[in-house]
Amino acid sequence: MANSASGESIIGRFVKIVSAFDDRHPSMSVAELGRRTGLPVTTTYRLVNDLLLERLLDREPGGNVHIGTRMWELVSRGSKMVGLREAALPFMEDVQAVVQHSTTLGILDSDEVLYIERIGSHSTIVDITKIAGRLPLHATSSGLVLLANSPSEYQETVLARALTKFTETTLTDPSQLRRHLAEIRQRGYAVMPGVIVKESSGIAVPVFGPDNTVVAALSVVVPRNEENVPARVPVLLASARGISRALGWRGELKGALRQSH
Amino acid sequence: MANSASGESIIGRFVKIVSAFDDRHPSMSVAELGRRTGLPVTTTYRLVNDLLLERLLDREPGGNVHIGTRMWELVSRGSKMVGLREAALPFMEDVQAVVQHSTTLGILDSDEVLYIERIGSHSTIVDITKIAGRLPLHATSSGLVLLANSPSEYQETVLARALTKFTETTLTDPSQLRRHLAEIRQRGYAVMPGVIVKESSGIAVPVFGPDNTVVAALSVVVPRNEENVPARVPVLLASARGISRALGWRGELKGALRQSH
DNA sequence: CACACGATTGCCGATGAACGGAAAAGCGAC
DNA sequence: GTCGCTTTTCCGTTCATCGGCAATCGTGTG
Repeated sequence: MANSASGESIIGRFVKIVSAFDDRHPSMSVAELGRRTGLPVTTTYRLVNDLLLERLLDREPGGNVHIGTRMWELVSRGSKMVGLREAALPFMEDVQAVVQHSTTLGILDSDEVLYIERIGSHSTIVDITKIAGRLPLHATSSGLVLLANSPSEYQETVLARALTKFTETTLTDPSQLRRHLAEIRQRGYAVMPGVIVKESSGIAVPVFGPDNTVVAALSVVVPRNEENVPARVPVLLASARGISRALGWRGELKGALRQSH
Repeated sequence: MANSASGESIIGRFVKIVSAFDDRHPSMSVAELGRRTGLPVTTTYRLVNDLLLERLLDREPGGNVHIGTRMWELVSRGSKMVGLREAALPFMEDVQAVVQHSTTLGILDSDEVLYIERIGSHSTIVDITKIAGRLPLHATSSGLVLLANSPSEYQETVLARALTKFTETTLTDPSQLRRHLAEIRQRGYAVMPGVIVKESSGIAVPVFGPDNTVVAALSVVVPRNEENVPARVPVLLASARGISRALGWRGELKGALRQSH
């Protein structure tokens, strides 16, 4: 804890400040930042000043501040996300070119799907995924693929929670989901019709890392009324293999049970 | 300044820690982190612990730490870079498809070009640009475009510095550069043969923001021996207009002097 | 022009989180 | 076992952090 009466460390406040910015609030006055974070006025100004000095925040002509270029740079330079994204992008473009709908790459983080990259969709389809956005595991094709390839104990902790039902096709019953996860694991892909938005279907496949573990899920969102949805699967599988290989994966070694059936 | 004997604020140390990670050192032990940052051992461990608690750093099985997923998420969600990147990506893909060499998007930051995005180049060309990487203004086509569209006082401060000569074609003479900048501003694009790497030429054009200022430079790197380099320019110009429009630019309003000649 | 309202900066005493040395506990490797 | 390394625990000192209060700046309003 920090010197603060409220008992927070500076790091905690730093997180609060950075969290105050999102795509709907990319910049704001320091006063508003204080309001959004709930920090005392003076404290906010002092801290913002420090951050400006280090260029973790940038001040724009109007006086508003936003996440600093330096901050983006440092994080991007050091983060492993960028490597993953760069490896995946060319293959995602291939998928995009063939499927013509939005293509996403997501990872499992804090019991949710975190979308690392997303391309496409000048299309009319409803797609609520955003880069650096999150969605629940049980209600997305990506999430189910990631969950299906997790340790079963972890699966149980997730299934034990209250699972929100977005549409009628959203599975929320643990035993149903358990069966479905097994199926996904066997088949090697997930197809979910309208589990979060009625009008669209998600298809997702796993992406493997060097140690043959699943590190991400590659997925597309297509209109639900399309009949031959499963026809999309091979493209995804092929591209996912490409990404996996770019990440250092060397084909299924021991312990790869998938093609067994 | 902080409680430290060395007289640094926590924010400063935070920056040191994050800066210690890059593409060559994406993860390391806490001890090595302490060594790289020059911070006292105990301090490093304490601070790293705080950062782990907030998930700004992640600990991996081996014990090594790396930039946390949460950190990437927060910064990406709030940063304006992502919006710029997303607006530009589809057009960059178009360029990429036509030109077949690596395409980059760079902005002006701290007297250097900071590359926001880069695609392409399974090709053989030497291209040293990296995402979140930096190169000097005077030695890149992107940099010269950005500089040419900056206030002349700023140009002078940059020209006043020692300009490193990477190859024989790198311009380092202030007066020569000044002439060249004027030309770039007039023509609306920059073509630089082998200014930083002998074998390749860079071509760059400006990208405009809503207020008709230059916010970024779109560029490609092609083999130098290619004869019809200027033939690449129109594609770039067209794509740059596309990006500009996606950013809210509404065509050249008052004060647009470029087509005058 | 005076006024109100909000954002921003300056001041300052009290407090406790941050600091970092030292030493001990793990952990391999030879 | 013993060396070399990383990591953790302990603890007294201290100064940066904290945040209330008030002054100042900036902008729009009656």
